[in-house]
Amino acid sequence: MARASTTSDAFNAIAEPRRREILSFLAFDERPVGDIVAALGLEQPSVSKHLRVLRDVGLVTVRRDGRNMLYRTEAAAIRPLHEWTRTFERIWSHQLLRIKERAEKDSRP
Amino acid sequence: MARASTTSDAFNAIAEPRRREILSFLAFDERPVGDIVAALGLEQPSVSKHLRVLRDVGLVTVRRDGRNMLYRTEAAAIRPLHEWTRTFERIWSHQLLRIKERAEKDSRP
DNA sequence: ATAATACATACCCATATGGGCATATGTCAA
DNA sequence: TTGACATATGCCCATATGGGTATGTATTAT
Repeated sequence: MARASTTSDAFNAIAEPRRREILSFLAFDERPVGDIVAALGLEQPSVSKHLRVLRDVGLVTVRRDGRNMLYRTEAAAIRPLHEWTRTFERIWSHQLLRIKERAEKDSRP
Repeated sequence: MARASTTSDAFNAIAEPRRREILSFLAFDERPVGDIVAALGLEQPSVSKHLRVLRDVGLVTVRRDGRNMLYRTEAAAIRPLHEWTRTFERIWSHQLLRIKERAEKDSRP
């Protein structure tokens, strides 16, 4: 029952380094699969499978252009991830502040 | 060769819903394992294993207090994740703007 | 219609891993 | 020291999944 809630979601999708590379590669422009294959140095089927995962969670969109399938990162889908990590922002600011304060106190004999 | 680069990193660690729950639970205060077990409704060994993963990537820290092990979320370790998602922020803002513009143009006959 | 190009899927193998159970380890109480 | 309590690990099983190879499908070119 590995990875129980493998409710393939965005968090799971970006856990794969290759998929993060793909998202970055497709962030600014739509590109055909072939370009991604060339960029990642992976076999085409592997790339297609990663794209499938990213598509299923809405992290990329596709449109056909003749024989090519043009993929593009759907940046907005990354927003929830950004929001989740952001909930810890206030906390780490506070923690870093405490560390700083302690350092100053320690340096003051 | 599943999950090839299972170089257990923070991205991989937060892919598990339970681990995200743990991070949220431990965000503000340190807590003993028993509390986490009660909160998540998982078996103690499972919780310990999740904590182990989180510890290995530095997302939580521990300190012993008698028979208890007090865990706490190391919020700063989440920062890299926040930064990564942030790189897409400008892009999604731009994309949302374009969607808005199109909507306005379409409503204008 | 036929061939070639560009992808997507199916299938197989190997591995990573989550959950449960049993057990080892560490710490405090009597 | 013995026993109880709090965790951590070891072990087993089942499953999810990544990569590769072969093959199916769609679209353009001839």
